[in-house]
Order: sequence, then C-alpha cells, then structure tokens
Amino acid sequence: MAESPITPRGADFAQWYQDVVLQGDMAEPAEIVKGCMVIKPNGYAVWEVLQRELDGRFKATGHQNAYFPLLIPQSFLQKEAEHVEGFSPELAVVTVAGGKELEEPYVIRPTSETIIGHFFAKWIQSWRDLPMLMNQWANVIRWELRTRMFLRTTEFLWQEGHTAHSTHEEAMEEVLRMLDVYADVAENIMAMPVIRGQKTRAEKFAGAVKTYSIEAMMQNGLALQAGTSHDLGQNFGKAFDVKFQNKEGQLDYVWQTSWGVSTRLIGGLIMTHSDDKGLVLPPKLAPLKSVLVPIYRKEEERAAVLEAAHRIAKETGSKVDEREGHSPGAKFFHWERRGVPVVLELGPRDLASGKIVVKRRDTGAKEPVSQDGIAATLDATLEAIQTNLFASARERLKANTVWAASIGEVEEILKDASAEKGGGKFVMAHIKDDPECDARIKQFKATIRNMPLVDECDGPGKCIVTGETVPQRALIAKAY
RNA sequence: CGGGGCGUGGCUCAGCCUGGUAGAGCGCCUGGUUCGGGUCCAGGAGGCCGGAGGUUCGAAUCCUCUCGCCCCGACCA
Repeated sequence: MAESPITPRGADFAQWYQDVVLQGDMAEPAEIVKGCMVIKPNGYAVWEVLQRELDGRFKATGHQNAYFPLLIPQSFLQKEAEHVEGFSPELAVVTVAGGKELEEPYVIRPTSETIIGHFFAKWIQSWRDLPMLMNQWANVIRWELRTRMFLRTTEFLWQEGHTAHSTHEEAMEEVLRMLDVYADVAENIMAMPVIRGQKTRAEKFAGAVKTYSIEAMMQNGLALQAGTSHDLGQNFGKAFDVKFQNKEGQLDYVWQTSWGVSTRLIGGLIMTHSDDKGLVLPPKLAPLKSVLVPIYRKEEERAAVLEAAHRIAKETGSKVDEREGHSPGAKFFHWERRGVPVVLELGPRDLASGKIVVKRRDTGAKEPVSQDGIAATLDATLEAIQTNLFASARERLKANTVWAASIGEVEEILKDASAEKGGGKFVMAHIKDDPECDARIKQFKATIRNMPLVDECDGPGKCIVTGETVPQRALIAKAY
C-alpha cells in the first residue's frame, strides 16, 4: 500500500494545499519563471467552467467583451495619484524593445483602469453613449514578493469589468449588481459561501472611492478575498478627461466602476472543499462529473462489463476508465485525487444483479443502485453533493465566526485561533472605518476584511478602538 | 525584500562532513500475471548531481557568485 502523497491538513495546511494542487494535476510552479505557474489542463478546465458561468452573467447584465493592450504607457499610471502610489511597487516595466531603449517605458498591465480610461475618453461624448459596459478577459502582472499557486502568482488570469455611467447612483447600482453576480457564482456554482461587504478606506483599491469585496473562509479559518467591485467615482474620469454632455447640455465627468475576479477563485475552491484524499470539486464546476471504472478478471467478463459500461456511460455522460494494466483500486485513487464528484463502479456482480455502485467524492459513501434510471440517480446524487458541499462550508463559516466586544478580546481570539493549527476565526466587532483602527488590527497580523452589507449582527455599537458609535460590526480576520 | 530550509533519473530521497567519476524506493517501458480501494514476478530505459566560475591530478562532495522552489515575516487579486 503506497503512502498517501498528500500531507494531511492538520499536519501542515500550506503543504496540504500544495499537495492537492499538484496531485490533482491542476498546476505546477513554472520553475524557470519566477513567481509564475503553469495551469495544467485539469486546472484550466475548471477556469473555463468559471469563465463560462461568469461570462454568461456578464452578458445577461448587458456587458460586452473587449480587449485592451497588455502594455500601458508609464505616464498613464501616474495620472491618478493614488493609483500610481498603490501599484508602483509591483510593476514590471518594459524599457527596451526592438533592440532600442524606449523613449517612454511601458508597464505591463497590473490592471487596466488607465488605458481603458484613455479610450473611454475617445468613445464617450454624449449621455447617449452611456452607460458603457465592458469586460475584458486578460492576464495581468503584479510583481509579488511571495507567491502561492492560484492564490497569488506574479502573472494571473482574470476578468476586469469597466463601466462608465452618467450618474453616481447608476454607477453604484452597477458596483453592487456585479458584487452580487460574484456572490452568486461563488455560492451557487462553487458552493463557496461568501460575505459581501465594503472595504475600509485603508483597504480599498488604489484610486477607488469605495471598494466592495466578497470574502470566503478557508478550511483553516483564514479569509480569502475572492472578488472585488469598485466605485471609482469620477477619479479616473478626471484623470483621463472622460467627459460627456448631459441632457441639459452641460459637460460632466463620467462615473466609473471596475470589478474583477481571478484564477485565485480556484485556490479558494480548493481550500474550501478539498480533503486529505485530494481535490474535491462541486459538480457544477467539475469538468468531468463522473467516471466509470469497469471491474473484471476473465476475458469473458471483460467484454460483458465493457459493453455495459459503455452503454451506461453514454446514458450518463460518464467517462469510462478503460486503461489496461491498472487495477480498479489504482483507478479509484486516481480519480479521487482529481476531485471527480462521482465514481461509478461496474463489475460482474453488478451485471448479475442489474446494479451499479455509486461512490460519492464528498462523503465517500458507496451505494449499489439499479442500472435502470441511472442517469436520474446520478443527477440526483450530483445535486445532493452540490448542496452538501455548500451546506458544510456554510456551517463551518458559522461555527468559526465569533463576536468580540473589546480590542483585547479580538486579540485573544486571533491569537488562540492560530491558522496553522486550522483554527482561524472570523471576528465580528464594532470598529470604525478609520486607518488608525485598521492599523490597530494589523498589529494582530489580521485585517478588517470588510463591513458586511447584510448586517446579521446586532446593529450599532461602540468602536472597540475609539469608543465612538458605529452603525454595525465589521469582519476581522487573518487573510491570504 | 529580510530570516530559515531545499535544489542529485519523472517523483521522494541517500551519498557531501572525511574529493576518486552516482545509488535506492516509487514511477516509466516490455512480457507475463492480477483486477470489488494503490496486484505480483522478470527484464529494461533513464541523471555531465539547478547554473556559472574557482581550488585540485581529480569536484555531486570544498570555496565564490547566481537562479529557482518552499516556509516564516513586511506588501498585495
């Protein structure tokens, strides 16, 4: 019996995560390019499902895809003061091209607000041109000091939505609408519960007026910012002179938004559902929902089993694992590590009884069911897995969310709840949106993740730092 | 970017201290055998020891530099 190649979560969570990514054949470090990774077909297939789900929702809310250049004139970044300050430490800059020093260097986009601002200025003249609703699927580069596959790499894939509106109200509706789209995909497709909320001033996007995020809880209790949506106000409109003539004939700057999710979602997915046996994929996100492993010993059995296997596979859309020279046991482990939601086992015994064994990845439960109506049985099982994964993740989130009444209590909870031991907590406490309060929390190696939009707490209370009355509790946690 | 650890067949690692021309297990290939949770046996392929430079008659081993990965911290989707 071979040793499990996956480090148990309890032993070393970071190592477990990496083992799952590797054993699930999702990605591997691109050791020849610093901080980058190769997303392998198994991982990319998941990204494609996410893209499909997100893109459909973007289109349904009126957005169109476009594509802007990877290279951005350096001066563009500097037009918005906060923006350049926020991003300059992590920029990669192209200074030489075609064998010549460039007159003006290009930065490789860390995000595209600036270059899109430039083009919006060209394209928008009248209120009739608004709203302008665009999205681009792209890669970006941010020179990160510390990288982890999917969670933070130097280059990553994402989508960035960019919109321009004639009023602030309309822009705000857009910001929250897209935040809801993200929450919908996270919860209903990825089965990953999230907390929607507003970032503090200290944590908002460089150049935004307000930033909203969805925050998810990983199995070790750490928070993961899984998506952001920004109210850019007129900041970029002013920086790039994006003006329009309103119905009254007056010139005004547009109100812009931007919003994005990245391949980081895949990291969140892994850290939400996977276990010590490897990857666990929710059915709605699994590129391969079921695999059928045929079992036989004699040649006569082989033919009969395979014949039935193909018939059932056709009915259910399963893949038949026909590889020779691998025992069924080896195949079970193989698909288990890759997170396939259901494995169907079909052998001579099943042929004789007219049954087939259905094995769930989430619970490990194994049950012989009738071959008649197997497609419906499988669908019901997949649905049950999807529901179960979301329910257990939500339960974990609830169980590890606690209230704190004082700064000392926050410190105690965060100290006890060492994430290395898997006991990280979400702490809800009244705290003011003031950079000094953020700084205080940072002393505990945690951050104010966001101020939840849906306040499931007890309403107003006194800030644990300043003592002033604030409208609601905020979410405090250690985070990736 | 600071601190720590690590780079030796595809993978996990031994060998390094005390230089003498590279090993094991797993995987892979071939044949047979097996097949309801990682079958077993036999044969076989595969590595200029991360890279560069130096010391030496001789370097995986000693020295210098460099690149990368992992972990911890400060910064971040």
